[in-house]
Amino acid sequence: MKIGELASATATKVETVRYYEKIGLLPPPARTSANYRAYGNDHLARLSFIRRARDLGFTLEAVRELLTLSDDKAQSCDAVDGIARIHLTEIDRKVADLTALRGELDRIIGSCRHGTVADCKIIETLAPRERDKA
Amino acid sequence: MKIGELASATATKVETVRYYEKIGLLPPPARTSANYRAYGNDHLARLSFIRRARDLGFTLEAVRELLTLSDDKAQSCDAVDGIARIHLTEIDRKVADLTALRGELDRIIGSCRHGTVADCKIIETLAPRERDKA
DNA sequence: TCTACACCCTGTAGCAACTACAGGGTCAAG
DNA sequence: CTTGACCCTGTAGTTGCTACAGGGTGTAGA
Repeated sequence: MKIGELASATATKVETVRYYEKIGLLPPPARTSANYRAYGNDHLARLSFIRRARDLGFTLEAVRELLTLSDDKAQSCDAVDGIARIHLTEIDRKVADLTALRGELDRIIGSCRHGTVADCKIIETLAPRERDKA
Repeated sequence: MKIGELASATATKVETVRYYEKIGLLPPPARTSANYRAYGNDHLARLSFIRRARDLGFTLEAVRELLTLSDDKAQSCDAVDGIARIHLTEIDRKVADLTALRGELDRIIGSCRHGTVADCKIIETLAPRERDKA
């Protein structure tokens, strides 16, 4: 399989495949006489794994750990579970942060009276009051 | 005001203040004889504005637009409102994405039977099935 | 046989929004 | 007079790619 075929089979860009190789996530494949990368099914499986984990929002470092763990079939699954749970906690934190932000922003937008900038409640909320500076 | 004072007054790092100057968000201040940056209240106000907008999740480019708009007091507030609404939409999209992701991840974690990696449901979900590859 | 075109190669620079040095200079207190 | 906290410039690092630039390769049609 050439890099373009592997890339389209996994909905990945060619540059991204080379990038994964460069950072050691994907092992360097054999080369053809023309120095083209020649991939096998093991590469396809590994790249699919990476893509799915990335789609679930795992960082590349977490993906690297998951790949290492998945290679040791006899090991306990708890380490895998732990990584996933940490990621879940992180997502919960982000959702909470964004939701709070959304509320704040919504409140500010709701205060807009569509006048001029001089009376703009949105700008006023962002700028410190003149009286506080005096 | 020296850069360290301005920074601590706005909960900003000194390097970040210099960065904002470099990208043109904060105008270059006067310098002392020792070449130290000397800030005034206008800089404090502007940096406060930037920080509040950033805290609300606006990108630096959006902040730049908001600052430009806030300088033209006679203009309609609608452009400001528009930028804020675009940002709100973006936040809603992110929350929706993360919430979907969270559900998926939670489902996967829930399937964990705490056995060995060979039987790990989390790894199985990420890896393509062996039978699909044969 | 030529040539166009799609693909492949390496290497580097760019994105957001900072952060962290390295390697200097300045200034006030003790 | 020296210590330490501050200031300066400039560059490189972070995450996860993406986009060239400047080449080589392979194949299909005229």
